[in-house]
Amino acid sequence: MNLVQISLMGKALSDPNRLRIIQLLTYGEQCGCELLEQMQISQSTLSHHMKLLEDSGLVSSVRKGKWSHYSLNKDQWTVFREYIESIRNAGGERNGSGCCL
Amino acid sequence: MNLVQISLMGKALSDPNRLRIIQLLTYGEQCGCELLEQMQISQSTLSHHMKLLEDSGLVSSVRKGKWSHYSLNKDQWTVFREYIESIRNAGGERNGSGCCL
DNA sequence: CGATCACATCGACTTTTATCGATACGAGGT
DNA sequence: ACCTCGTATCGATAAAAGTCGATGTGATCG
Repeated sequence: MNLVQISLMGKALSDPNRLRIIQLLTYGEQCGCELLEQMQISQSTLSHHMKLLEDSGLVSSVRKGKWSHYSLNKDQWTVFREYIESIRNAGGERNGSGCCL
Repeated sequence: MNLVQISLMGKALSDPNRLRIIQLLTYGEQCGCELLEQMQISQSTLSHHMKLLEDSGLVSSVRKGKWSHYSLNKDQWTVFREYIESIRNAGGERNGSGCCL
């Protein structure tokens, strides 16, 4: 798996405002204006966050008329979960490596 | 679950160098000097990254004599996986929300 | 067509991050 | 006691990120 792609997903989750947006999207698809109402940030800031979220692939959008509708991209969340799972399963827990003799 | 804690884990995964370190740790516990040999960064930079990784809880360390031994903290990876899973299971996929009438 | 609405982009500013070399610290070995 | 080695911290710098208001763009509606 491409580390840069993973790092984009990590970046998407590295800001509390974006985590809040993600949480709002768990209630279902929403347009920007709805998200904006529920956040204490300016419209341009929201737009900037949405772009980062889309770059990560974790959120996708469709334009319907003058509204952009955002939703979670389940496939990408699966990719991310599998990465986490692969690391988690790799052991790595304390095993007394004989380093630095 | 605390969003700030999640954001720290996201931040930990938001840099390719840190992802590389994590990958190295999947082979088992390693000390700083071993990690350093395998990375193209200075010792002070490595120390900085290790601090961020520890802050996230995803990596823990023990001091053994003059060496710091780093390893993945499986429990915290489980916490993170559960967060990812909870988002992923929340639906959110395109469902034609009747926004903005 | 002209006004309005939703959204993106621009320019500016501040804060945070990544990085380095130099220095400090602490444990071990001689 | 001194020197060395592994690591942490400091100070500096450059790049990136978060934020805003203002402006641009495209679609919709009078």
